[in-house]
Amino acid sequence: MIEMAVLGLLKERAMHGYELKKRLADTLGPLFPVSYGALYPALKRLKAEGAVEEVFPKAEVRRRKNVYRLTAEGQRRFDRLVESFGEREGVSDDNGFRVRLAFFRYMKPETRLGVLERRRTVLTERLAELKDRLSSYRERVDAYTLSLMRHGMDATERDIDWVDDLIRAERRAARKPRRSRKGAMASASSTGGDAS
Amino acid sequence: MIEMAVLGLLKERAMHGYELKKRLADTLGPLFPVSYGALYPALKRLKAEGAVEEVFPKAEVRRRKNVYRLTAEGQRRFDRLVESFGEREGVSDDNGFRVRLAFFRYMKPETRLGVLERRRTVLTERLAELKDRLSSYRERVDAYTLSLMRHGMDATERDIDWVDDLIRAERRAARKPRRSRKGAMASASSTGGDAS
DNA sequence: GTTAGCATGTAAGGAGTTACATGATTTT
DNA sequence: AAAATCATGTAACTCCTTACATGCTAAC
Repeated sequence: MIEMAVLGLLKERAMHGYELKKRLADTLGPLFPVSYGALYPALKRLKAEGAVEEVFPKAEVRRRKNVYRLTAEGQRRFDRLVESFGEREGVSDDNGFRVRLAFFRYMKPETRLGVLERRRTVLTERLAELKDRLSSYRERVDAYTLSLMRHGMDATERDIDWVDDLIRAERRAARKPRRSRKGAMASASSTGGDAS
Repeated sequence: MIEMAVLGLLKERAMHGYELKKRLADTLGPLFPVSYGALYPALKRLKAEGAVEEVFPKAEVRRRKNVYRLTAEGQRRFDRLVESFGEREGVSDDNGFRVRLAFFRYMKPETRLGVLERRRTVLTERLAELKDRLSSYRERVDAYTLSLMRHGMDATERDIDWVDDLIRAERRAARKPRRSRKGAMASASSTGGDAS
């Protein structure tokens, strides 16, 4: 998860660890917080595996800053990670979806649609399960659990509506490609997106 | 987390591992899934630490079922875990709150209110941060990130409303104690709740 | 008789957190 | 000169997941 986030951020431009953490906090915010104890080892790993490489700013004083840039291998790795968004349930997928959405602009339109549809499937199944349980346990559970179930259902329904909106927007964009007004929906070829 | 859930379930009655997992899936559902690889070691640990003890059903054939019962130490431990619901942010607290809510009926009214109010504080801070970020990054982020932020805000606002409802209900119940109609809001002394 | 569900566990490993340790630079 | 913030890292630990391993019992 943290690897995908790091690679995604480095698609925009080369950065050093400290900067990555701040940008991560800015984009993902209170959802998916990242600590240095996770970030630096991840960078080290990615470098050892050739997904990122260090870049030394020309003649800059460089006060002990390790700036990393995405390699071609890193680009591929990002794509692989993004695609690995499965159908299996779990709260972990909630974060996975959010992180992917934050980097949607670097994905191919088909990839985006795929992610959205798999997300929709997961949410629909979750809703069905919650509904089932609500109707079979209604009499047996206390008011608190009931409220928890109801709220969970409501929240899931709203999530589905939201995803549906995103899917509709994606389909509209696919029909009339619209030449990137303000860059908002600018589509970037997944491996070649160099938006520096 | 899993420890609190196990102890909470055992407050109702003695159970064995397999049963605990099913009941857990029934109550918490797709939120907070539990695997055997987490459950059995947890039971072992709790037993070693004296929070639960094995109970051997009288003369029953007992086809290799390890039934556990909560001890007095386990009761105390549950209370301690419940109270340890802090103000610090993080997605992890989301699960923590849900699990606690599922066992609200075993808590003292003051404990319930405390948990609800700390939850409210966390959510309010999260909302404020999301709002801040939305207003300062509105121009710089793409449509996807914007949508993510907006939906996050919406969801958080609804969560706050929900918690407010729970707080109001709690306050109402505190004013007129209402003699547990149907047992829905039955208040149990936190250490002595033996609802078997 | 064989598939499905009941029942318990372990080993290896993944993905983080917390706390510690260090030092440079900028702001007040 | 002190405080804040920039900047990097490690070690130990927590908590859980996945995959494996085993065997019993009920239903079809």
